[in-house]
Amino acid sequence: MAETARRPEHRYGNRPTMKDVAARAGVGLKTVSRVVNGEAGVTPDTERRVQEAIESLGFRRNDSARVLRKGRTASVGLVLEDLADPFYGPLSRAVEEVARAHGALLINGSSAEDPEREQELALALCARRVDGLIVIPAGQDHRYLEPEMKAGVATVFVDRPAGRIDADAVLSDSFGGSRAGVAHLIAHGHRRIGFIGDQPRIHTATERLRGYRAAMEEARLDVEDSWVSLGPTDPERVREAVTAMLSGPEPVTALFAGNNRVTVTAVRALAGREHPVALVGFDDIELADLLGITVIAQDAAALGRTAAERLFRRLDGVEEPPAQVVLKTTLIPRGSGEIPPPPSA
Amino acid sequence: MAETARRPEHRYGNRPTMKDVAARAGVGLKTVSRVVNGEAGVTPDTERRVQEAIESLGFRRNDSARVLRKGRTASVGLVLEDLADPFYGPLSRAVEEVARAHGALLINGSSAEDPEREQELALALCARRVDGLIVIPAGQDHRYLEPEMKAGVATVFVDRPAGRIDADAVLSDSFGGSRAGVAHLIAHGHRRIGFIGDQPRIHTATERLRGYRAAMEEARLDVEDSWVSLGPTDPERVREAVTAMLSGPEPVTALFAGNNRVTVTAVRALAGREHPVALVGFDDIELADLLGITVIAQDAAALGRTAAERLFRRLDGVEEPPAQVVLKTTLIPRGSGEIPPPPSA
DNA sequence: CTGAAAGCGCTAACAA
DNA sequence: TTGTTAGCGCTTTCAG
Repeated sequence: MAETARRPEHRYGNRPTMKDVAARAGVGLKTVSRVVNGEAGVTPDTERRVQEAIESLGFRRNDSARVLRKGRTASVGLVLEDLADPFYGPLSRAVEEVARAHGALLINGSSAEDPEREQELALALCARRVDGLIVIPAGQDHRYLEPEMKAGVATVFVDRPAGRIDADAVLSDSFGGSRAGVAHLIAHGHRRIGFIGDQPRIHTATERLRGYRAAMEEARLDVEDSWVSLGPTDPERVREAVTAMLSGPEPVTALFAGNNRVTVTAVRALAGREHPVALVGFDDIELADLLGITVIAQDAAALGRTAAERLFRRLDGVEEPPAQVVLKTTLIPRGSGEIPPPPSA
Repeated sequence: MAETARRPEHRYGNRPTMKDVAARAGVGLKTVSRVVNGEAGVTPDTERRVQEAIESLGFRRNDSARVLRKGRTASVGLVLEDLADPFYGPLSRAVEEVARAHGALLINGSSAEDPEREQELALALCARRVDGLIVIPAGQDHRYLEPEMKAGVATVFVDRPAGRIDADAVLSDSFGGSRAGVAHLIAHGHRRIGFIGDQPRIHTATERLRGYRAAMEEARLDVEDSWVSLGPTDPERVREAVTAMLSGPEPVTALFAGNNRVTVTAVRALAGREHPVALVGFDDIELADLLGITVIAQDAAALGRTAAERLFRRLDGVEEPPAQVVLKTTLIPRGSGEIPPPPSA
């Protein structure tokens, strides 16, 4: 039986190794390594022989082995909430671009807003020895990452801060953005404004609610309990919240939507109504311009880029205390936020 | 100097290994391995001692080493065009879910519609020894993957077929979908219909154009050269194409948009016009329902899921000849496609 | 039930 | 310029 055929089945579908190439080219193992990695110190003639052997054998360097030896994987992990959410696509892409510029690959996974799954994913990535980790937290306690960070896994949190540990974070100004949005509605004459947001355990949800309350308070407006609804962002729940706030003797005249999922459903829910209801949403949405939806825009790509750049700066050995970077948001008036309250109100 | 401190710097930020755990627990290396992997044959007492050592040292198994030994990486690669495109988000997420169900992680990268970058990425993933590869081709020649596939990297193409090699592919019915869309416009009275699509080297672009031509021919309608425009899908180019087709003595009365990027720009370009122009777009878009945009919907998530399932079936050792799976598309009438031509036409 | 030894494919260090 | 040796941290094999 031939040498090659005797190899154990588990060997990556029996791919040739540097040893095989060396044998074929009649050179030493290290010479093959030199050629493969473009190191100096190989005669053109030797190099050619090695190259031929590589071609004919279909050799490709096994990076698993390389990684084991070098101690760096040239890959970063990204744990986000849902790759299918239009907010995370551009963010993810931006991280990828930065990673690529640094010669690293991106491994990413969705937590589906489940803290356990977030942890499972993040730790799996650590076990793979990613050089760095970018996390959009689903959970509120990240002490589980402390040993990993101490052991050298650079970690940056995005969109939401880490819970119970001190770590880098890149955030949008949820509080300020939402305060500005609500102030905008107030400036257009509204007094009864509803807030529909994500689950209260999500940092951005409570921050945006805080912004809402701040704007109301600054205008000396009381907030009734029935005007605030936090919870999952599935269409049913949001639709019910909208309906509830618009019913009764004293309905709200305007709505502030806490994120893109809420905005989309709110727009649909409001579409069929007799009297127009003012709306401002957090996050920009594709085609919102055509629908005239006023939004507080945040730059998802900038969020990802900033976080990734910070990560690679850490990987390059820059030592600074952990810091939070907060990116500004922009109010984009497009019509829905400028609808005045009905005269009767 | 202590043992630990003497370790070379490159060792993953000096993380403890099984050897360290073994020393600490006063057991053999293999016993640690058994505990870590939940293998049978360890006394509860020994197990407890090992667990304690693991905790106190903050040990986490190094999967790089494991992979090297086992020959399987439990990861799959996904090469797509642009993670930021709303079409690829759900596709990517679907692949991820299937991978997760099989205990695998997802490494993904964007080719930015550049064939060289596609190849570079795909081969980098092969070097990492991903168990399988899912590729949304940017290029038209995938012979470069042949050695990898022969060497055992299961590969499935999605959205577009592989070029010049025989391989599995999961596609949407671009031809049929676009033929149905154009036939729909014809049924609503249009005779002069424009087609704006992606670059001609992209398979789906030409297939959709073919569907357009087929529908026109079936209705015995001639197609003027100026009614067809293929090219990059950036807003400027598309906007110019729209303007051109709607100018002159005999403008088109309806447009068929070849993909979601084109549709979005076309809708914007048509928004300001005096006379409404009929429009059908390939791909559904968020909020298209509210804007009344008639589309040929394809199921991006199903595309990803189907491809990933096929991939894992191959990884499980199922041997079948490569096949193409074509998923049906759905015409969703919402108004824009049902606008009749102006009486003058 | 437990552990020692070999080796996965590569790179670093050192010889020749 | 080239080759040899010794690991990287783990799993496999096989012997206690």
